[in-house]
Amino acid sequence: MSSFGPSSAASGLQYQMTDNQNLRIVVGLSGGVDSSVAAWLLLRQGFDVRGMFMKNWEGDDADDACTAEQDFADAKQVCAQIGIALHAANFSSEYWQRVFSYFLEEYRAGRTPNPDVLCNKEIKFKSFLDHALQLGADRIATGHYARVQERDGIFHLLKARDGNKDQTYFLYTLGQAQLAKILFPVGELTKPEVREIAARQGFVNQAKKDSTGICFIGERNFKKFLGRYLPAQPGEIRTVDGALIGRHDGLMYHTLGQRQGLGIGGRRNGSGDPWYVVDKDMARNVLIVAQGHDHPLLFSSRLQAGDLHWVAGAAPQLPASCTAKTRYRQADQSCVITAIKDGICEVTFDKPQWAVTPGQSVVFYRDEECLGGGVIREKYRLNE
RNA sequence: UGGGGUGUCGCCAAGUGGUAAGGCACUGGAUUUUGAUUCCAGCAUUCCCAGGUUCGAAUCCUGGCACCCCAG
Repeated sequence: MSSFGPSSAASGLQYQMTDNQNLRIVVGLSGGVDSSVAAWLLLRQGFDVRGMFMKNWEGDDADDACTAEQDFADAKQVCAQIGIALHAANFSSEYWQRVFSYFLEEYRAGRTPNPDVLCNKEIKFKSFLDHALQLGADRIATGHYARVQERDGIFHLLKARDGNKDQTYFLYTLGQAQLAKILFPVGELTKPEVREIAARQGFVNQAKKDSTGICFIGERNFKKFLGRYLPAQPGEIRTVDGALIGRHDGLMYHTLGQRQGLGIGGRRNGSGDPWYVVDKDMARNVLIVAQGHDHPLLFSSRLQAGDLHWVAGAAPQLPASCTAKTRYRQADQSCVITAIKDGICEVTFDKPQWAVTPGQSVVFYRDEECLGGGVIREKYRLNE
């Protein structure tokens, strides 16, 4: 980590600095440590750095407005400290139109969307990118844990150095045009290193907890939050065998593989294992559950995905052996992309996957490289 | 109102004289830029009620009450 300390200013850096000072980088600052350190790193490399704070959600409760203000204050303080200008932008209407409305429609349709994948595609790396370029930026940067590498004229999206924080899962929709304009300064560092830099620099947010929850919206009581935007339709909870076992407040409040919130207690002659959602019968508004984390109906070895995106710009040659994640932070799973037709691909896994969920993204990798991905539309039961 | 059975945390359920297991659910926390999963912690001074026996009872006795099953 000494390589990031002030003492490491070697001759090579001097050269680089004169080279970089003509490049204007606009850094998306969230008020958190990652983006703050990203800005600092770029500054140290001699770039012409500007900060940009985005507000993309018009708070719908008091706590919310409060954390947004705190984040803005933190971003301002860091900027003042390292000596860069901070601009602000508001993409709330774009966020609502291109991310949130989709989010609601998916839930209404019984699927489980990943708003942050879309947020990156539509807001951070479209609205924000375009806006920054208009302001004269040559590149934008964010605090994402990911790496971009140019080889033979092609930009490759690589996993972060810190495998524990890698966020390429959320970035698979980026293409060549975007990657050519993006810098991920913290992608080469581990989270502890980032915190150490922040601490050494005395940033206010050095110990700030990592943010979670939907991007720009934050951590919420999910049921309450969703219920505010979509009408709930109470119905029955039935076992795979059809036995009525409880009631739900709305199918949209549950996702495949979910355990919490079912309210199913012990049953006479039951195994005592917890119950999990294995299916949603949208037509009858019935939630189907099965007992035991490893119930066979929770596994799939095949799925179908649409809305495909390939980072390189073109699909790989089929059949493509690679690995994939069916959800964020899952270990890479060996699979084969067997077919692509009409923008829909078929994926077969070597080993059955747990709770593959329509609406979530399947993201493909080859070693450290993120190839692209798509949105799961169909999952098949074992032997199906 | 004949016979049999059962009443222990919201649910399932151990415990048959020695001072209330466990699981599920639920709540809180950790993990986490979606939703989940996972992990950790908490969760009956009390065993349907009232008496009694005993140094000591959820466990024994008596009397109630409730529910279930069979027979009516």
